[in-house]
Parts: sequence; C-alpha cells; structure tokens
Amino acid sequence: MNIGEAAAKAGLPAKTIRYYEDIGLVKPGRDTNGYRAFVAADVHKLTFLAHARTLGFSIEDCRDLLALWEDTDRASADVRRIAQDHLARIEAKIVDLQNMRDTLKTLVRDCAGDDRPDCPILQSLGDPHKKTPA
Amino acid sequence: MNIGEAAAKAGLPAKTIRYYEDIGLVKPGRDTNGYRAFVAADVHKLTFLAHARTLGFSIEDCRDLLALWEDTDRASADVRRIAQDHLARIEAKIVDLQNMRDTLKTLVRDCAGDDRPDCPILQSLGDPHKKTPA
DNA sequence: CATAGGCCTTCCACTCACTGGAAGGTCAAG
DNA sequence: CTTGACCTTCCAGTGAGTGGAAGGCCTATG
Repeated sequence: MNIGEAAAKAGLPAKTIRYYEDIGLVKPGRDTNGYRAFVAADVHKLTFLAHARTLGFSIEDCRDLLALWEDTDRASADVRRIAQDHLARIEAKIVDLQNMRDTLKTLVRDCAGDDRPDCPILQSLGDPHKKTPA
Repeated sequence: MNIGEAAAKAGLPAKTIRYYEDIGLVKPGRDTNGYRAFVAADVHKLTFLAHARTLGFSIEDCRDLLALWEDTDRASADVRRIAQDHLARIEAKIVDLQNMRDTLKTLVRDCAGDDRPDCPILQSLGDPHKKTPA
C-alpha cells in the first residue's frame, strides 16, 4: 500500500508520515520504484501514533509508548507512569489557561467596548506596578 | 539604562528583549558605545508586552495591542475585540485539554500499573476501530 | 598599567512538530 | 502520447524564543 492509502487509513497527512519516518518512528519498506510500501502493521503503528498525538503526547513520549507497545513483556506500570506524567502536565496547563481566562474575562467585562479611548484592558496591561496576572 | 536593568525592571530575559527589537516591537536608542539605551517609556512598553504575553496573547496580537496602546484616540472596542477573540481561543483550548484529560484519566484509571504486560492504555491507543478520543 | 570579571554586542544554530512548495519521477487511463 | 494523480527528495518557514560562540566595553583591584 502506498503512502496515500496509509495516510487515509491512519488519519494522518502523508507529509506527517514521511516526517515520522524521517525521525525513525516508522520504517515502511520500499517498492522497486522507490515508493514507500506500507503493510498492515505499519498502518496500525501510525494509527497508534495518531491517537497518542491527539491525546497530546509528545513525539518522544510516543517513541517510548511505541517501544513499550512493541515489547510484549513490558510492565503496564511503565506505560502508566508516562500517561500519568502527561496527565499532570495537562492538568497544569488547564489551570494556567483557566487563570488566563479568568483575568481576561474580568478585563473584557470591565471594558466598555465603545468608541471611547478609555480602555481598562490596556490600562491593566501597561500598569508597571501591577502583578503579572494569571 | 542598559539592557540588563531594563530586563530586570520589565521581568523579561535580555535575550527576549533583543528579539523583540529584532521583530520591531521596541526600538531603544543606542549609546555611543553601541549599547542599547532604554528610557522609562521603553521599559513601560516591555512591561506591557510581558503582561500581554503572560496572558497568552500572540506576538502579533501584542503588536496590535501596542499600536492601540500608543494611539490615544483608539476605540476601546478595538481592544475589546482582540481580547475577546483571544478569550475564545483560550476557552476552546481549555475544552480540548479537558477532553484529553478525561480520556487519559479513564485510561490511567483502568490500567493496573503493575508488572503484568496487560495494559488498557496501549490497547486503546492501538485500536484501529476506535474513534480518536478527546 | 595590567588584568579579571561582568556586562554588552552580533550572529548562527537549535527547539517542536510539522507544513508548504519546488523540481522531478512513476503509473494508469484515455 | 499525453494528462493528471500519485509519488519522490530537498529546502525553507512557522512561533517565540533559547543557547552558545566570539569578541568589545567598563569598572575595580593589585
């Protein structure tokens, strides 16, 4: 199967798959014409990658997860640790964004949003004595 | 004032300030020795930038906000629009991350995390029929 | 006066995870 | 034989900096 079909099946752009090969995440064979030749296992791997990336795992996390995935003797604790670390990072990011959102909401709420030049958003951003919000 | 002092006052690394000059966000003067010479207005601008970046505004948003900040005739509605657009992007991101978090939480919860190779996280990530979660 | 160190300067390369595009080869259909 | 859809490689750019090298400047001390 050529890259186009593999891309469609895995739900990834062909360009991304070439990139994944570049960085050693997948190693499809080659036809005599030089085209990449994907087998079912390659597509499965790509699907795995697509899911993991959708969940926000970094490429390096994906590399580790793939290695564990291919190691039938792995301990589930290893996988769990990666997932939990990632979960912690996501939760931290959510808190960060929520703080930003709250600050922004306050600013937007206090801004008349009319033709007058008076704007509490700019005032707040420019205040040198203000503690950096969020 | 040299870049080090400006950096300390604005709460930004000197490298970042040089970068901001590079992309035209600030235009400090120069001493005869070639050192950047920052005046209070420059530091104020940098403080503004630091706050806006902390709130997650993109550099291009910051450029627009700075222009509005310097335009005493601006309409507060212009500022408000930028802030509201940004707020919407942040809220969308929060939802994304919350979905990720929920999926990951489920996976982590279902994973024994022991020495056995059996791992629902890897199973779920590799399942080709599975709808991409989150 | 020399030198040490702490600033400052520029420039180049690297990050992350792709994405866009150019230039060119291959293949099946009409 | 040509068209058009594929495929190939390679180069460059994204955002927002960060790290480091090579070298200039300034102040304080011996």
